[in-house]
Amino acid sequence: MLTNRQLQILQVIVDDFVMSAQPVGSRQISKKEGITYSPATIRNEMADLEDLGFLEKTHTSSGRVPSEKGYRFYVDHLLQPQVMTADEVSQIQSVFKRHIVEAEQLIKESANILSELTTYTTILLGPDVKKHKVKKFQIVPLTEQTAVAIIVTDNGHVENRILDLPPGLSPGDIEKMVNILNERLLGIPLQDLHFKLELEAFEVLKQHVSTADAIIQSLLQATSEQKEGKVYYAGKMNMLNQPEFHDLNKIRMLMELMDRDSQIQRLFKPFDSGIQIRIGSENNHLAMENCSVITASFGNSDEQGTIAIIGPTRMDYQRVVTVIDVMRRVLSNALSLRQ
Amino acid sequence: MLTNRQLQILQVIVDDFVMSAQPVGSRQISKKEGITYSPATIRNEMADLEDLGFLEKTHTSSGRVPSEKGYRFYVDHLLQPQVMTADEVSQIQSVFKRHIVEAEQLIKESANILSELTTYTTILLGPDVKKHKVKKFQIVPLTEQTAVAIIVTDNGHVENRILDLPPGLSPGDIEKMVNILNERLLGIPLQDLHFKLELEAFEVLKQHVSTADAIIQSLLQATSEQKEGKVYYAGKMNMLNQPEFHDLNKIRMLMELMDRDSQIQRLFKPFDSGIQIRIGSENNHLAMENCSVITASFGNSDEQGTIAIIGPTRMDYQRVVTVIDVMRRVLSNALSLRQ
DNA sequence: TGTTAGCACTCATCAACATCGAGTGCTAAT
DNA sequence: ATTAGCACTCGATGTTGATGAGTGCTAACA
Repeated sequence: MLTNRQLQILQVIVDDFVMSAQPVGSRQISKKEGITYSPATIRNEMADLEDLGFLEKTHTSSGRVPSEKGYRFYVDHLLQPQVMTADEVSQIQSVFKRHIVEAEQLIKESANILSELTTYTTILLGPDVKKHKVKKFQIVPLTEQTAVAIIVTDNGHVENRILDLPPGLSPGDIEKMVNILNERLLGIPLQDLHFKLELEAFEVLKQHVSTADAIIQSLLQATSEQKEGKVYYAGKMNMLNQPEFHDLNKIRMLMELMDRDSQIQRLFKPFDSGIQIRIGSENNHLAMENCSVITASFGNSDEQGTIAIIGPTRMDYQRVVTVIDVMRRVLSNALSLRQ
Repeated sequence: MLTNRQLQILQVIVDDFVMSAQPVGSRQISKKEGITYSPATIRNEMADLEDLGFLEKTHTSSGRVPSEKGYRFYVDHLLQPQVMTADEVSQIQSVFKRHIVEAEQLIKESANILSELTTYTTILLGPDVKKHKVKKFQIVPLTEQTAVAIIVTDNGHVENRILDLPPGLSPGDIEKMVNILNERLLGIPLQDLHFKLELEAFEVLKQHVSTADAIIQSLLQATSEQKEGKVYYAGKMNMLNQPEFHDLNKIRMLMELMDRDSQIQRLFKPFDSGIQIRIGSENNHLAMENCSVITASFGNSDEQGTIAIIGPTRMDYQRVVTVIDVMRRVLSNALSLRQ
């Protein structure tokens, strides 16, 4: 168990290092407000904290730097809720005042604000499309051979795909088909669409429309790719401003990771809906060795998205946690009002 | 006017520097195949070429490097059409064999292939949406207060926007409205939609639907933002591999430029439909001082997009011109087949 | 017994300096 | 007109020494 003094010193070291990115020395600490001990005392405590694994030295005679364990402890026990300035709160709210109806636009803007407010990189995973339910199905013929299939979901999301039309399909056939499908598919979540189509609608259609076979094949193919929720980035380049990323190789690895959307989903989805912090190696990814990720969910049980903020392990955890929490509330609120 | 020998030397210098990124010395040149003169002779010629402004030195006793004027001359007079390997051609064609129907998907994949093939950054400006014509207009009510307006264009593109519904609008009213609008708007290019809606449909609608006023306002607002064609990037991070961009500041400027989509349109739209090369300062942009951009158009007069490849001024012009030309043809072809 | 002053020691950083070699320009010989 | 030869330039690399921020340890102190 750590003594009060050790706690205090650990806190000061993390706070100082987060700001300065420089190893923190005993003299520096002794000059901080609230510190009444001499540098020598602090040195002794620091040696103990290092033995316990909370601190590290970059070389024998350097100041101390928090270790991953140090950050973890700080995050778990020393984080103090911060208060946001009125300015910042109003900056966040400004997006939502402009009465934006498009969820997509809303989320994009939120990501931008988060990255501005934190100076880190923001990733916003949009609500999972798969849970939305079919509201309306439509086929619009374009040419003799092609048509667009459109699915509108209950939250106003529109999916569309171009289809090949089998030869000899009359407009009447299409209309009949659309009617049948609308009847059958209303309220079906997108994730079950493929299954439902295959199992049920197929049979019914064959009874009514002669050439249904080919077009159903097209539809099945179109619905087979399960789309994940969209991924929005903001402030990717903020990483470049962090001194720990002056190394091109690290940058490259990170950017390559982010360019692979598919991995992102897995990597940044939180375990539960609270605010979660993963520090350095806890991310289980080489490119993120020196990164921490703070995630939180927003939305309701129906429609849930994820906010993730990525920064160096030397990240201003307090601030990010505060900001992300405000944003999560505001976003959830805005999204449910739209319903 | 340059002598043959000067031409040959300039060519060798550009070719060598493009590969190695190192200043080229006289001894190095003399060892090249086809060079029969001694280093001393070459040194004399190089001094002349430098006086003429085609070459530069990085310091008094360094080898030579092509100047912007040197690249310009090379591009204008020394570029020799290259032949692509069968492998590369088939790599390009592989995308189109997979019978992709979505124009968007097609363009994305093309961008990826281009950046892989060239190791530079590719920007693809999608065909301008504004010219597409309305094929079908639809309103799908979501809740009491909101609905989605959907416009399908003749090329299968789907635009959608969420609308506020005025209170007391009956389903019948909506249907009436949709019918009228479909009649009136069919074949109208998106760019004229706002105007047409304002001028004509407005009047007609008021006669038939009592509460048209509010909803038309919503529609007008939705159509007022003229969307530019979409911008696709690929291989953004390829820039990091170029030695001239080991400087973080340059990277940052470039990335910030690319993040501002709006500027991109202006910056990379070609003057005419041929292949165009802009070298360094010819781009008129600080962030692109050390970059060259090669652009080409694809598509037909109806539906025209732009391919742009960005690399360092020390770019393999021959190769890029060849690759971009093949891709432009193949893409144009594929897009017109889909019609 | 916990705290602190004092001191020897370590090590990154930086400037000064020497060395090396690739490359040049010029001159004189071919 | 070409080229061999040579002095010269300058970036890159390595060495050395001084500086200073920081440590650990010991001994004195409250």
